Amino acid sequence: MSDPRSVGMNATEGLRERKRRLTRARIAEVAMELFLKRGFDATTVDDIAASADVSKRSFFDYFPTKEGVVAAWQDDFGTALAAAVRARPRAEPLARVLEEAMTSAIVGAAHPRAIAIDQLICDTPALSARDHLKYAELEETLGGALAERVSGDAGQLRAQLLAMIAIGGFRVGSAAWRAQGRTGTTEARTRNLFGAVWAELRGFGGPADERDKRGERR
Amino acid sequence: MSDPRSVGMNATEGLRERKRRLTRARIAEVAMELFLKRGFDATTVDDIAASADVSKRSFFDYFPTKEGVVAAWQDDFGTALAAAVRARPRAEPLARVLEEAMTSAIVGAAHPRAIAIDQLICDTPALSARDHLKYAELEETLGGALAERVSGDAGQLRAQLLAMIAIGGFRVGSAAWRAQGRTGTTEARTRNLFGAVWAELRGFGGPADERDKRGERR
DNA sequence: GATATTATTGCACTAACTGCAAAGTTGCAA
DNA sequence: TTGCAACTTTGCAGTTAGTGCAATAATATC
Repeated sequence: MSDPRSVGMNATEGLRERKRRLTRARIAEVAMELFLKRGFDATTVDDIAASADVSKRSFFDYFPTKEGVVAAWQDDFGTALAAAVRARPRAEPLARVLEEAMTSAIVGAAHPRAIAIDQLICDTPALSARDHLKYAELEETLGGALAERVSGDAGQLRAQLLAMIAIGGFRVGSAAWRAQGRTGTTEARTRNLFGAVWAELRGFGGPADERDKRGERR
Repeated sequence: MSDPRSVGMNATEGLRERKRRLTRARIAEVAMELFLKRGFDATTVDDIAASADVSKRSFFDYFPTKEGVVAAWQDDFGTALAAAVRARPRAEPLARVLEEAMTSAIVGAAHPRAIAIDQLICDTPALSARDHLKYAELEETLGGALAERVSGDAGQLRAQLLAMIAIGGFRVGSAAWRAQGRTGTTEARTRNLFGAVWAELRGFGGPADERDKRGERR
């Protein structure tokens, strides 16, 4: 489902909607082909429009920007993640909820072109910038889902911090994985990462205790 | 120092360098005035160039993009932060290094227009996007400085995770402060909120013990 | 004061993106 | 079927950010 080419159809869908969906999918498909073949910057919107048999003006009716086409390939991850959070038992500790939801969402989101797209984004400054926005949106979505499980101002802050840590951890972990040549399974890598993150957070408690014992400030 | 208008001068600086610095400062100054008065999008590079008495072409000799002018007002924060990290004793625990370095860098970076600029960034999608890039760069800078203090692959990951947590905490804390109407002076509020964020982060270390006791995993 | 270096500018160009109005499609009801 | 309303697609003209280049002006150096 995290694929703009998915041309889902239901009974109540008229010709109009179907055509629109197909056109959008076609544009996304040919755009990605061109991006991967020639590079993002070397591909103009005119090229894409011509290849997809629509006018340049129509391209902008389907996607807000050229970067938007790439973003569309990652679009459903956020909603999948939020859904995974909402599917966890109500009483579960937040940290556990996070780890399980992230793992299942990440595993579920894997699709064949993911690595090529990831590489494209890394190779293209404009897309890297866009990608950071995407992470921020993801963080907000996740924070919202976590916030439903807590109450009060402190709870809200907690939810947002946890979302920040989870998404940031995912990002840092992805970078490390990339740097290592993208080895290992997605799931193992995710579990591993969370282990490191939780350990690190526990480290924040450590020094504070030591300071207390030594009579230092705070 | 975190101000493109700062026209620092030294003995070995010729007329050329001085003029260049002044021109850059002038552009940054009038650009910010226009942005704050009319908004970022409603201000064209032509407007800025005309107001600063340079050609549009020269504008792009001083700043890479229109957003770049705004970024210049935050430019020194990263280097100040890295310097603050390097100034801490070698043996100090990383979490402590972070807390001290972040606090001193944030307090040191406060300048009069900071709030207006922050507001401008929030109000302008293009600048928000740029801002996220800025955070990512900051994270990298900080991660690099922390990495000098550790060794091995695990250490590198630790450094990056800590940088992510610190910068992310700063970002989330800033957002919370903003949401509360930015009450109090920048300095007092910064110390205060940062305290809250660190406390919350330390709190995430606590539940690990509870889980152990209750026989939950990890 | 001659010459090398660097700064500034104008000009022409590309490419993303927008608004608008005209022309083509589809949906629906009589 | 026909006719009308709603929506889609398109072309066109325009704005703006950003770049490359070559001419010109200002500064540094000897």
